[in-house]
Amino acid sequence: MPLSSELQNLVVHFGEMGSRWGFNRTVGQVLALIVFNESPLCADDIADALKISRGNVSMSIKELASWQLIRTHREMGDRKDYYLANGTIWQLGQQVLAERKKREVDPTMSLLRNQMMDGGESELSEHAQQQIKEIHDLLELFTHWFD
Amino acid sequence: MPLSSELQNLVVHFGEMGSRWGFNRTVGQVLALIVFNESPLCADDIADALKISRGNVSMSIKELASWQLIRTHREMGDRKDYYLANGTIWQLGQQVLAERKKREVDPTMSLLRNQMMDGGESELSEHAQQQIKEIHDLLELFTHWFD
DNA sequence: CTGAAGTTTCAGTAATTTCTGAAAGTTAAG
DNA sequence: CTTAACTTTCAGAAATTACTGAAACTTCAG
Repeated sequence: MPLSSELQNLVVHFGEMGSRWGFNRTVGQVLALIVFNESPLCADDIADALKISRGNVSMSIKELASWQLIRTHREMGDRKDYYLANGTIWQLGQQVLAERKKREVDPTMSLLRNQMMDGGESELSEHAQQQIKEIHDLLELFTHWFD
Repeated sequence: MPLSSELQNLVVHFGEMGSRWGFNRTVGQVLALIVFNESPLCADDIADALKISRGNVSMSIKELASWQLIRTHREMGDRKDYYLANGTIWQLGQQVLAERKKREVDPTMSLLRNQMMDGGESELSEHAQQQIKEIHDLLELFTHWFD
């Protein structure tokens, strides 16, 4: 079953955006497909609709699951896994932000905190130490917003 | 002149984070170098410190300039360009957010708005149309936060 | 236990992104 | 205008990332 041209459009767009949002093109497309389909889709539906290999679907599903953006639904008497969005758009958005914070902010926060602990021991210039403190405070501010 | 091991550490870390923050490894390293150096650096300083080609420095500088994260300083009687951070850490952070919003949010907003305009004409399911509206509203909320 | 229906893994390949270095371009002093 | 000092560009090479498809694995009905 080919996608309607409007859905096609959305899926392609989410694919292009995918890489900017922290995953890759295919993962973005799979997510769009799942989010815009009310009824859950199985792996073959996805491979078929996006014309990608079964293995790639499996990888993409795994990635989306690790972001907690989708979940699995099983029908009685059917061995297939069906995938659907794990919550409302609002919840998915929150999830994406939380995951990105974890990947983009937390490691740096942790490094900078360690660096600041060394304090006087540091061979860094006053200016560098000041910049470190400011970056740290800025990231901390973000962290508080998210919560 | 080799970097102190502490600075080295920071630079390498910012390089790794670079790709998660929307630029690439080298661009991240160049940014770190510039931000942590109080005095402006010339292209050769950078190529030398990071052990990368002169061409790559030029590209990276161009990229950072397009994000408005650095600016050029010229000394009288010296033909070299010297680069330094374009403002405080706070300002750089704002700049990064603004640029990312432009790249990550605006194109999608625009697509979804068009999609919503079609309204009744749409061949999309009710559910899909509802999801579109919710994503749109969520992104609009972000936009309002930034301002 | 066996086989059918499904999923996951992963080695190799394809596609994409980044980097180099040489050539072309720019600027300004003489 | 010429030359030296510097910057930018860009084609090809290198590195990285993503994808395929076949094999291995899992699950369950009979």
